[in-house]
Amino acid sequence: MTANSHPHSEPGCRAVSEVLSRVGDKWTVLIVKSLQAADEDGRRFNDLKRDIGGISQQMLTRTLRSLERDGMVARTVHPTVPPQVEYRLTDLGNSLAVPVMALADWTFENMELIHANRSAYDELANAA
Amino acid sequence: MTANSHPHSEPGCRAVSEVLSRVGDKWTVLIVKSLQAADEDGRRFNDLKRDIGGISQQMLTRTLRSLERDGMVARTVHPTVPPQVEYRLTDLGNSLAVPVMALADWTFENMELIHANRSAYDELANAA
DNA sequence: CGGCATCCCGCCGGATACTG
DNA sequence: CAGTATCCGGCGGGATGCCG
Repeated sequence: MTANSHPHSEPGCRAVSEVLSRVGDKWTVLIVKSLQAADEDGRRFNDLKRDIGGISQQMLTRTLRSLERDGMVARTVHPTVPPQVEYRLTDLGNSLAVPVMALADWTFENMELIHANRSAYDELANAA
Repeated sequence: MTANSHPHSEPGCRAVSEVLSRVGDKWTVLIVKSLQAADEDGRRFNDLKRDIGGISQQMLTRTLRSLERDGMVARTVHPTVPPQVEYRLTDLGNSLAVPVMALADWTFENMELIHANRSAYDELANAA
């Protein structure tokens, strides 16, 4: 940790917030999870698209590019006809998956409670 | 866990993604961290605003409302003149803070690497 | 097959002004 | 002090079409 100050400093928290935005992006978790399941083999573009379901080509491309830029995902092009492109998680991507999945587990465990809280809150709002 | 299927199922992952969007929101982490520092005492609206810095009243209000709706934050109004409103994390909010801070630590540890990756990526893009 | 370019709409989020 | 209301620019993200 050679960066300035500690993880809970003001600027540090900003940076955390920024990366969390990437992780918290609508599609990132789904993509990371799909790539994690594929493991070493990697996964091709349209396989990824099918596996995730409901994502547009554009958003899949955009999100993969962002992840690639951050070094989370490796992109390998096989110059065949038709072209083949494989995506797989890098070591960095795999290490990210650990805390992300921990958060995912927390979410899953508390999901019902959260939804119940929302319902209760909305009901009170409607009563007024 | 009485919800359908396991944490890594398709619909489960969707739900996770949804809640991660709340957590990954631009301001949520900063707010949660500030409230966590205040602990039992809670924190008042403008104190929160000052402590975070750079957030507009509107977004502070909006984000606090969302967190309150999800049951992460408790809002207490003291009917004095001028009015006082205290915000503090609920048990749910505090339990969320655990995996979130783990993710924050990961981010902090890998921040330099990520930025280096971005620079390298952008440089290659410019070369073309 | 695996993209990139374009159009378009909705909401995120900032700035400002007003209220109890 | 702690909001709500309004305006508005920007971008997230879907649909479609074209290309190597």
